[in-house]
Amino acid sequence: MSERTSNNPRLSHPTIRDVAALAGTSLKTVSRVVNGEPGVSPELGERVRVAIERLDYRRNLAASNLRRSGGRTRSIGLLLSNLINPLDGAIQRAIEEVAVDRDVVVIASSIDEDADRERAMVGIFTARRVDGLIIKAAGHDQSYLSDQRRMSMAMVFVDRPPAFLNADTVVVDNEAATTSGIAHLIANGHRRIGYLGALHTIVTAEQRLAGYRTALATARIESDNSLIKMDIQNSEQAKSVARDLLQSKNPPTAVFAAQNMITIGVVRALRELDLHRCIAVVGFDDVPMFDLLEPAVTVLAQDAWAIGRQAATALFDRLDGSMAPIRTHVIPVSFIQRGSGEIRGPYSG
Amino acid sequence: MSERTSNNPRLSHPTIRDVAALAGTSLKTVSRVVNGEPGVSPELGERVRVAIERLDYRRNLAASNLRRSGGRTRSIGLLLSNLINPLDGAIQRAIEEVAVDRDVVVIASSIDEDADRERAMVGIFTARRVDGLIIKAAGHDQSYLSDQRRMSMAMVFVDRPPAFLNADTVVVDNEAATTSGIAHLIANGHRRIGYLGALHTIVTAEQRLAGYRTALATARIESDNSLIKMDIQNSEQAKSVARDLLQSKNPPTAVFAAQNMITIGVVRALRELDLHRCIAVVGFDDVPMFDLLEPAVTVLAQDAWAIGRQAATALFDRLDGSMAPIRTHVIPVSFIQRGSGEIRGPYSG
DNA sequence: GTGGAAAATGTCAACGTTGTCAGAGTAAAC
DNA sequence: GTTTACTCTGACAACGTTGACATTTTCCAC
Repeated sequence: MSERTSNNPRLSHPTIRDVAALAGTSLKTVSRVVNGEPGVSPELGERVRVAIERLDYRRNLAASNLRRSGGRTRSIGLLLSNLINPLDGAIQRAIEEVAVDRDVVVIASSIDEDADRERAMVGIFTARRVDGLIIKAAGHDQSYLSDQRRMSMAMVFVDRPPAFLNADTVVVDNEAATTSGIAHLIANGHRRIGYLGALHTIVTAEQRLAGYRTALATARIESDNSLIKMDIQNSEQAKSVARDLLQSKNPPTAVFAAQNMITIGVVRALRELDLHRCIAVVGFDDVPMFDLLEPAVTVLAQDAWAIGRQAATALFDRLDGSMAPIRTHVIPVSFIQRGSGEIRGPYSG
Repeated sequence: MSERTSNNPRLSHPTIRDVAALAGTSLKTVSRVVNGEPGVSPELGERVRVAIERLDYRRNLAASNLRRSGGRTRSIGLLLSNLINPLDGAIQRAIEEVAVDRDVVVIASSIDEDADRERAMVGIFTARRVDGLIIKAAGHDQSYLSDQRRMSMAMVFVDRPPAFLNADTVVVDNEAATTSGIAHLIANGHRRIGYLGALHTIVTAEQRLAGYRTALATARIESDNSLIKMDIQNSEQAKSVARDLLQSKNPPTAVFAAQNMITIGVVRALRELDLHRCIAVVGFDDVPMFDLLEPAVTVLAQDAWAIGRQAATALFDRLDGSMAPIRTHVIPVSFIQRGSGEIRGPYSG
């Protein structure tokens, strides 16, 4: 019975062989028709097309790619942190958009900030012979990828540059952007500025912290480590850390939230303490409704769409054989002042 | 040269053949080691493992699946509307989570509400022989899928039931949920309740509208078609439609927004008209920050995580051979009262 | 009608893997 | 020493497709 089912083109997928039999011709001719190759007479071509239609034949891409020269699978792997974050969602969507135009599918997986999962997924994608990889890396060492690259797998890093590996990267200037955000708070009369950051092992978290320090140094404000809270993983944690900070003996008059989920937590804490109109807030990353809050949240907005498009474009350029030097694309960050960042501090003129 | 590169295991992926040569054994033995099959002596097994390590060999899953009985690819296709919508993002994330545990990859694509793209992507996924499909259908006729199903492709529909095809489905009770939301507004003294809905061709949009009508009928309120605005595609459009409605001669005292993007648009319009404390709002679908608005937005919240998990679980059950009758899973909707829906209307006691 | 080129069609091997089955080696039982 | 019953190992075909090349057919010029 197993024999029967698997040979019955009505129950399993019909093959080129079934089509050939029905059209009364050979495998190769069907293959030619399927691939639009020339050299098939109109009438035979038509007969084959009818057979394809009748059997609802679809060529098996896996088999096709196996044989085809180059061995491309027309698929790319995408590793982001977490699709629930709208930033990642938008990046994926942008990438899909570029990929679909090229008839390439996207195999995606969220890896949170888990380096082991990053490696595991890269292994899985490699086994599937994806043509390329777009990675928001979680680990601190991507040298393990040099093998895959040698084996002609293209790769582009987003959000964070790879470590111990030289590869195309799409990032924003986290340090400069943060510096400008902090400088803005300082200009509005703040000296004690709290900093709530993500996992310190993430490069961007460090870069943003560096930007914070740079801005303080430039303004000759001594940095107070009690105002700096790192390793925040989600908005709940951000909220409780913010609460503690705001209720401490010597609280800040402004807070910089280094990531969108952290910003949400900070806003929640401020609300609960009824400080949202007193304490200034600038956040990194925009979220669709920050403009509706009271006060609306001032942010440094990354252009997720542009990041995704750029990453996909860079990857496909490599797949098209570009030998241009490895490059880091920097996508501009826009500073959107909406109110929360413009709350005046004690040192304002 | 092309010859050279493609044969050089250092430049293209090494094959089982390269491993066998290096370990001084046969293809089949390597295959056995790779698949953990018994019947290989410890020492030879070790030799093979060393060779695998040295060459960084990864078996080619496409080739493996081609030969393996059953022909499963351990991949599923996922078609959602738009990943930028956090609801879809969460559904995908939940599905990925179930899939990764089973060593199955997810090939995803957003199709917006485009029926042609739905079909095109199904075709593409079919060519790749995905084992199953999870679809938030855009079109109004899924009968074209009966062929794939006959060919043993599992499928589960989310958010909306398929038309002209009987298949497992995961939905919420849109009509009942909406009825309860509208009833809540009526209980708070509203009679003129505006309804802003999505594309009327989407089944859920119709169901929610039906729920609205049911609630009005139950309360013996005559429905006024000038209060019903359908076919809203995004939050900008929702905003302008809401503006027009609220500024019309005989405006509503409460608004029901039938989808999260619409709710955002409605809230924006209310803000601009400074009516947000006067006009009640209930929205369908939650968004992470609705609780922070003033007033916080009362919503009917779908549990995207549960929807995704249920869909994936149902799909894998089928792939595991379940012959249980086709079933529609209904995921509960929670009604979250936060303030905007509790604004009193003119007929409140 | 023949030669010869061009067009149409087909045969076969190969892509990288695994299922089938047969062969070689080894140890225990007679 | 032979048989029996293993355990290991490998040769070969097959999965569905396409590239290389061979063969057949067609058509036109002579």
